[in-house]
Amino acid sequence: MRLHPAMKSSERKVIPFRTATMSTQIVAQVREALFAKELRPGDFLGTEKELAERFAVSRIVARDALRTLEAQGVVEIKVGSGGGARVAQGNARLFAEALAVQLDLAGVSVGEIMDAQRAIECRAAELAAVNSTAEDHARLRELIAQAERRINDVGGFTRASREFHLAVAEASHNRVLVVQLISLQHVSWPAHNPTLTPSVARRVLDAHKELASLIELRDGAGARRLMDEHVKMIGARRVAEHRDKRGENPACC
Amino acid sequence: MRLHPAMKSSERKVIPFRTATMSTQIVAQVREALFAKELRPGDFLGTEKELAERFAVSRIVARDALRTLEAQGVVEIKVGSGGGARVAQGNARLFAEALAVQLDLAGVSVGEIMDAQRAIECRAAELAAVNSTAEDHARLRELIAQAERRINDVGGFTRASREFHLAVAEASHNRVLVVQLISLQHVSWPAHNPTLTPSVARRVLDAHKELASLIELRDGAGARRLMDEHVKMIGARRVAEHRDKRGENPACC
DNA sequence: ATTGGAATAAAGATATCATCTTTATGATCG
DNA sequence: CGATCATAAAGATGATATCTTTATTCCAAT
Repeated sequence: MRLHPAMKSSERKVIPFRTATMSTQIVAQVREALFAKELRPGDFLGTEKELAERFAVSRIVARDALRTLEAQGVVEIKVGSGGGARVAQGNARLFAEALAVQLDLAGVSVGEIMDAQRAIECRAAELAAVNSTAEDHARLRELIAQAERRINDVGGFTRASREFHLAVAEASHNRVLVVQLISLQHVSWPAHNPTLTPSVARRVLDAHKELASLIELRDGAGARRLMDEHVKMIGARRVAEHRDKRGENPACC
Repeated sequence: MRLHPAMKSSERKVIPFRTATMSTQIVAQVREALFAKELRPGDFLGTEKELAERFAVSRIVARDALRTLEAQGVVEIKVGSGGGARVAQGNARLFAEALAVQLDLAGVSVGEIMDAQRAIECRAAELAAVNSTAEDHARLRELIAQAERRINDVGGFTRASREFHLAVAEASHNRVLVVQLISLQHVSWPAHNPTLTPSVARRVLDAHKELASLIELRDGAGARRLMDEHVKMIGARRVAEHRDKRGENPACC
């Protein structure tokens, strides 16, 4: 297997003094090679043993570095013949989980999350009206139909709605917005939806239908306005739910 | 013999990440405990040895789990007597780096990043006009003064400007917007700023001053509008710079 | 085309030494 | 007597070496 030039030991920069652990240094070198475009998705980094030899460290150190790089979504590791570490394709799910943890640790409120989500989804709707393709429109319509079929199935309807919102973001063809929305949904979107009555579901569905129409008509300002109202409404319900939950259980918070 | 559909590899549920290893199970358990509020920032998780015993695994496995949790910013690890792993406070920097890597791997364009940044900063400006305190106003003014003093020092002016934008987000008192802006700045904000002439710097400074005034006057709509124009202008310059850079070096991309 | 086995590589375990930090002890000095 | 600084001990990660187990891929034989 051909090794990427950036990983050749002859080109490695040796840091003479010990500023950090050895695994940290390896992680930093790989990340820098990434940003410098010396490494690209799919490139082969080596096996644990090879990396250990190349950096003149034990296998455990190489392993530590790989665990960190893996957690950061930089590399993917396969076992078995022909396995080893390769530079990963971008992976939004890992990142979404990282944000979810960070927001949880920081103890942000539901209101803060919904506010940010509003900003992102409004911009996504606006851009979707400009950038969406016929396939995007078909996907939106399909998800609306799916939600309509599941209008009496709370869980199914919720999932379809969530996917609709994500599909709008994807229709914007802005991957940053998509990634950010995924991570916020990961935190904000409830698994159960206690206040979702059929009449509320109908209102949500109507909003989605109108939104899809505005996007198809290339009405960016209109799509933005409608999405703003829609997310504001969702956020108000979400905040109210949270208040109720806290009211039920005064020991909490 | 015909294979049962569920056994066909193409239809088998493919989990892109290794969920089977013991270290990933430990990671999952810790994260769940976090979300369930069984663990809070500052809580002591244990030493490598203790964790190994508690989960009935070797120290290597516990170590793997800790490397992953550390990379995700979930825990902080200290060496020495009284050391070990503790649940971290939120660490936006780690997270910002994770996003930077993801966006780099996904190969998102400068335009996409600036578009998302615009959405976030506009909302931040709007909220800052509503939620900011006197201390926030003082901080904004201080950063403006700092930038003014460094108007002929490209690096210093750039840093002060970047901090001003961050301070606006902080004045919104929405931590989600702050975290998202930090991560985008990490990707989008150039270390060198080749096209920053004194006249451009002056224009930037004027915009910042006016923005601070609008925030102090609690004019949310005005702050939003101004920020929108301002970030659009910055984005246009950023995109142009990127185009130039690619033009200089046709081998790239 | 299927199957079976060899090769490969990560996953995991155990033992050991090195290094870093905190803490407690103790000696010295005012 | 009391305060301060030096030092040693303890506890924890950092790092190395060597081993067994398990999962995956590759390839050859049928």
